[in-house]
Amino acid sequence: MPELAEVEFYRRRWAVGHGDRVLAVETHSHARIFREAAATALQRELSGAVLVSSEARAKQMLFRFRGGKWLGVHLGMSGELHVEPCDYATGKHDHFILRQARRTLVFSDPRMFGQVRLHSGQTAPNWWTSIAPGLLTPAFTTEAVAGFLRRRARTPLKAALLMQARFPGIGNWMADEILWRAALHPRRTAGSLSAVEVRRLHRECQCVCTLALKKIAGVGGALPSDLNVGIPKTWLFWHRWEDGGRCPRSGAPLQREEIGGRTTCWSPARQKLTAV
DNA sequence: CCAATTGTTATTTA
DNA sequence: ATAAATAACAATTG
Repeated sequence: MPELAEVEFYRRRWAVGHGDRVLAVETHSHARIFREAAATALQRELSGAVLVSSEARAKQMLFRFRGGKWLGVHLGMSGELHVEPCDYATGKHDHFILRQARRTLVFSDPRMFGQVRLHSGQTAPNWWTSIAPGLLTPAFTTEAVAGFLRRRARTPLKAALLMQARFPGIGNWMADEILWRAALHPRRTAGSLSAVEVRRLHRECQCVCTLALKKIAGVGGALPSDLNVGIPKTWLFWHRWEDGGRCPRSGAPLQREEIGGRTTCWSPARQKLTAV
């Protein structure tokens, strides 16, 4: 599931464990999620370590432990972070568990596309610092977007928005939400946009990120009880999977097709193939 | 049984 | 050589 804002939501859940020591680490070991970080190394390095702080960037999270230990988490397609009571009994898809005195931090992931990694050192690891600058940083300029689209001139916009090198954290539904708000057809090629349309796309990228972080992750306020409860019904989000779904702005029927390898939903009434 | 799923990466094709 | 398309990864659900 998790894209930018959902990742921040899950990070904030685990953040209740900041300042507390990890008493034990449990790993369900043949899980793919441990690809390069051996489960035994995670147990050895994180047992007894104090969780200090954490950060989310794009679709990844980094948890910092006292003594120069870093835990990287990528939730893949179906990963989730939970907080459970101390006596929590592990479930079938719970692959990685940190036991603290007052709670249990759980990583579960049925499809195991997620990833857990470990790093030791005084500074954050390369795989973290090399994540492309976020859509809400000063580096994400209209010019940067324009240049990227020019180099990918024949790519459909939908596929371009899924490229993490320029749009880190954007996934399937956020890409659709952005294009819908920007009134751009997902099949428009990246090179076909006018300067005005590029500006519109850039603005809606930032809008959707800001709003999603606020509504989903509760940034600037309290952490919502559940994922998605804060998403307004006026977003495409709630209508994209409904059969016979209608555009929340125009009431016109929505369309669904595979574009850029992913099921894509748009409102033909406001997103035209020709430039507007 | 077939198709679907909010992600990433290696491989193939153009 | 580069970029776009496709397959693969795994598990579950309708």
